[in-house]
Amino acid sequence: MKAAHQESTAPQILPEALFRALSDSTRLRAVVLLAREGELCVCELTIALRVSQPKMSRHLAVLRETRLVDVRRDGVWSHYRLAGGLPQWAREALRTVADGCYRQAPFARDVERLHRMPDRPGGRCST
Amino acid sequence: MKAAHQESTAPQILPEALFRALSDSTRLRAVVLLAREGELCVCELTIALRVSQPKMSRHLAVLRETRLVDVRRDGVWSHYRLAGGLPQWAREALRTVADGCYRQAPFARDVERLHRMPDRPGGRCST
DNA sequence: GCAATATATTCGATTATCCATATATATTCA
DNA sequence: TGAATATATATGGATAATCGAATATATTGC
Repeated sequence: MKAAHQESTAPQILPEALFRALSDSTRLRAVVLLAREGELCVCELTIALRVSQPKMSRHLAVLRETRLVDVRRDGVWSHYRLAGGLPQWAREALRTVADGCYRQAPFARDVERLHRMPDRPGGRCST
Repeated sequence: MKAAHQESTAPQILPEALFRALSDSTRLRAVVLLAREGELCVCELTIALRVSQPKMSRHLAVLRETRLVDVRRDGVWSHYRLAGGLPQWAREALRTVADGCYRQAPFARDVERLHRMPDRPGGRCST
């Protein structure tokens, strides 16, 4: 009997799709930041990465389509996190890269900007 | 004092360059095959991946430029292997992906074709 | 010295990707 | 109900990447 989220039968990400999705700087930074910070909304990612909102949204769409991230919608708010159903090799590869690179540019600055952000929705949604 | 191969000061691969290099199917398959098989020459990779020689050569050039692979030249023969000086996060990420995916298409078939190849130069160069 | 072999490179055409800008959609609040 | 807010989508243009075919280069063997 399958779990409600159907991890076992959902189309699994292929390695080529994973590498293709992360070949873009904006998407890679978003994924590394999510790996470090857990869950973030679009405006947090937009501020942290210093990109325009439509651009951020477009790249998140690619990450959704590639099944690298999951979305939790809360009214007008969309909260993103790394996908729960990733195969182990994908999860571990992302973890390895994120842990190995998050202290370096551009990732370190992304985290700085996130943590300096006033009025982070994250603070609100954990209420 | 630096080691002769200058691992500590050679320009290190960046995550974006790694993902970009492996976003192409041919290059990804080549790297996974090298991760499994150690060292291969151009014609072994060409046969295993069923791509034309100029195409294989062009993609290997990209992998060399990205410093993902090293070349050992022996007369007219060029033997490729995964780069020795990769940062740990890159080495581990590649290992994780290769170990996690080598049994699946298209990687499994690439290994089969390699192992079925008659007159493998590899047999000769280990002499 | 030339043919054979292995490999690398070039080039024009094609395909893919990214972008800024504009706009659409959904939700919430006064 | 309309304004404000958060987010998603469309589009044409620009840029980047890939490809097959052709060709170049280097080495080896006869």
